[in-house]
Amino acid sequence: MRPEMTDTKGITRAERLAGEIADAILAGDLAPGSRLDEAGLAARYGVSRTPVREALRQLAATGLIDAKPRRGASVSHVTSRQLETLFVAMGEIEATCARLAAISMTPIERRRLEALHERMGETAARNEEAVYAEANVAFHTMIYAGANNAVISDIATGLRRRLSPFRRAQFRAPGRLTLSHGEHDAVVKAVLRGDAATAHAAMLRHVSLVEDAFEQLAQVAPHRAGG
Amino acid sequence: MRPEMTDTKGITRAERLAGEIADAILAGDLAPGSRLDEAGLAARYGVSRTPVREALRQLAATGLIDAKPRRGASVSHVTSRQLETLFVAMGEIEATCARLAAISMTPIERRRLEALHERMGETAARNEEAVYAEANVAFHTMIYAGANNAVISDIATGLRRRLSPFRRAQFRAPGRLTLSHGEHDAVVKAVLRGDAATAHAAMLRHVSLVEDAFEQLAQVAPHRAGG
DNA sequence: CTCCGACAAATTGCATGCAATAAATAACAA
DNA sequence: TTGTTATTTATTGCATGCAATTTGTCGGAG
Repeated sequence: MRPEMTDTKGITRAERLAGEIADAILAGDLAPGSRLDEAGLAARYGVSRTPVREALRQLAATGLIDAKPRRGASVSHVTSRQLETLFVAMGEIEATCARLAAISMTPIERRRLEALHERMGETAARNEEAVYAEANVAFHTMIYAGANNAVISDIATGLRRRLSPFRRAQFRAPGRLTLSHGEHDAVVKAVLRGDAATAHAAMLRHVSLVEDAFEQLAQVAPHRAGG
Repeated sequence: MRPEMTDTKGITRAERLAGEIADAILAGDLAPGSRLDEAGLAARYGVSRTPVREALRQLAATGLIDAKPRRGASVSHVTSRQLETLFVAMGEIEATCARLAAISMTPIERRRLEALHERMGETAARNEEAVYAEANVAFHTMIYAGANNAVISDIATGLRRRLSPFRRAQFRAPGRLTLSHGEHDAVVKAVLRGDAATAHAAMLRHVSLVEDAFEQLAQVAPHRAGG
C-alpha cells in the first residue's frame, strides 16, 4: 500500500535496485515477458542475489513484474484486456479523487488548482506538448492531494505509475491539448464550486477520453514496450 | 492485475509466514506497536531469518506493518485519524464497486446477489449475528466481483483486510442487523436495476453507517491504539 | 514416429556467517 | 547534576553456500 511516501532515503540496496529495475522496465530496456534472472541481475548491478530478491518481491507487489513461487520472475506483460481493466480502475479512482477534492479541498488548494489550470490553458493554446505533459502530471497530482486521503492518493499514484509507460505519447494526437484542457475545465469548475457528483463524472469522462486517445495510438503503433 | 491473489498454494515458507504473522496481528496476538524482531520470529516459527525478512517485506507492502530501512519493523499502529482515512477510502472503493457492479454484473451474478440478499433478510430477522456476519462478507465480496475489474476488487479486498480487526463487533450494536439489511436493500435494488449513481450513493451511505457503528463501539472500549 | 519416463542442468528457496548501522550505555567534563 | 561523547551492544542488511524443485533433454518402449 505504501510504495514509498517519505520513505527514509532508501539507502538500502534493495530499494535502489527496485527503482533501477522499475526504471529499466518503464523505459523499455526490459521488454514485457523478459525473464528476470536473479543471478543475472545480481551480476549486472554488482550486488549479491539477496537484495535482488527483495527488490523483485517489492516490484511484484506493485504488479510491475510477475513472480510465481518456484518459477522465477518476469516483466508482467500486460494484455490489452488487463490494460483496459487498469484504465477503468484509474478512471474510477481519479474520479473518486475529484469527488473528494470537491468536498474537502482547502481554499488554498483550490486557488492553486485554478492557477495551474489557467496556466495550462495558455500552454495548450501555444501547443507546447512537453510543457503541457509535465503540468498535466502536476494537475492530476494536485487532484490526488486534494482528496485529503493518503490511502486513496497512494492508490492513485500507484496506478498512475503502472500506466505511465502507456501514456507517453498521449498528447501526440492532433488537437489533444486543447481537448484535454477543456475536459480539465469541467473538472476544475465542478471542484471549485464543490459539486462532488459533477466533478466525479467530469473526471471519469476525461480519463475515458484519454484511454480512447491511447487506443487510437495503439492501433497505429502496437505496443512493443519500446515506447 | 495479478490474475490470482490466492497465489499458487503458497508453498514457500515466506508466504506461509506472512499469513501466520498477519493472522497473529489481526487476531490481536501482536499488539499495534509491537516490535517484530526478525531473529525472534525466526525462532518462534522455526525457520531462518531469510523467509522472515521476505514475509515482513510482503506485509509492509500491504500496510499491515511498518518497516523502516535500518530500524526494523513493527505492527503499524493505526491512529484514529488514519483509521478514519481508511474508512473513507473503503467507503469510496466499495461505492465504486457498487457503481461498476450496477453497470457490468452479469444476469447470473445479479440473480445470486438477490438470492443471497433475501437469505440475509431472514437471517437478520432471526437476529443470528454470526451467520449474518459471515454472509455479509460474502455479500461485499460479491459486489467486488460484480465490478468485473480485477484491479479494483484487489484494492477493495486489501482495504477490507486492513480494516478487518476493527470490524469484529460491528453487529453487536442493537438492531444493527436489520439496519444493515435495509441499507443493503437500497444497494441491491439499485444494482439490480442498473442504476449506477444510486448504487454508488447507497453503498457509500452503508459504509459510512458501519463506520459510525464502529465509532460508537470504539468509545465504549477504546483500543489505546491512538497516538 | 510418438509418447512416456528418468536423468541432468539450471534456478529458486533457505540457512548461516559477517559487516554495517543505529540505539543504548557508560564515562568524562563542565 | 547534566550534557556531550565514545564505546558497547543488538539488530538489520548483505554475501555466500547448499538443498529442493522445476525444466529441458535424451533414451527406450510401444
